[in-house]
Amino acid sequence: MEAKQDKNNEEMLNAIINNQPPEEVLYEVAELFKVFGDSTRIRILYALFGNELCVGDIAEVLNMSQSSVSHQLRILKDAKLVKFRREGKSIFYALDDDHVYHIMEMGMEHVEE
Amino acid sequence: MEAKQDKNNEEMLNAIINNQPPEEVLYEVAELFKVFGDSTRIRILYALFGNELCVGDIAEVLNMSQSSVSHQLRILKDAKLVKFRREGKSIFYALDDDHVYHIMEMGMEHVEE
DNA sequence: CTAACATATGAGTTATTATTCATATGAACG
DNA sequence: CGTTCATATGAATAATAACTCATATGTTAG
Repeated sequence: MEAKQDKNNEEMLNAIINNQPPEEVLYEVAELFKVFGDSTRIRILYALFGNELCVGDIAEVLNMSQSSVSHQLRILKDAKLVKFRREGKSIFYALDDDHVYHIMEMGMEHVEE
Repeated sequence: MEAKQDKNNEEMLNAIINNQPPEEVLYEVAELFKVFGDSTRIRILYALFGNELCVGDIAEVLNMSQSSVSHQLRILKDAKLVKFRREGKSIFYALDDDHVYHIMEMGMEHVEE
């Protein structure tokens, strides 16, 4: 009885293991959320929610140093969560696409319960 | 001209600052995503996607130690991403609600592009 | 009650990462 | 061109957080 039970459980576990998304995809998903998982970056993203802002303005909105904002923008840029364009001396940042908005909204919803 | 421009920009920045969600909400959103932003926890969540598993089984699926799985389950539990019930000596974990599914699906979608 | 099993937890170590400071790059304008 | 303004970046430090190991808690079976 026990043995049979164990065998079934073993089979079930194997089924689950085989149905998992590939290791590397899971890793990428974690990396994606990791980018959202920092309060400075979240503040930047919400500052850009519907707005296009240059680095200095973002720093002013967040009341943080230009340098740390710039460092975090690079991470957001690498993750393709923000896009940017140059206009003279300034560089304007904006949220990259609808996915970013959706993920932010979903996070907000989960928190506001 | 410059001065007027600056004034408008200042007003715009103030408008943005005032429209930001409260500091503490942003902090919580970041904390939420931080929980999703670790590959061990993401692997646990996907193992639980549609399944109810006990700790030992999760450890087997992930091929990790019982201890580290348990530590991460505590974090998932604190964040209300998983729920659990006891059955005899075992404790079975499952995803807590639809939000969790949605957030995971959204992350997956963003990655698979 | 005690042995055996499943899970949880605390302390310690190591790895990761955000911020600061100093400086580099790059564009505009006289 | 060279100066100024806006942004980016490298190195160093400081703060977080994951994993391991040992052990504690809690449940069931005998």
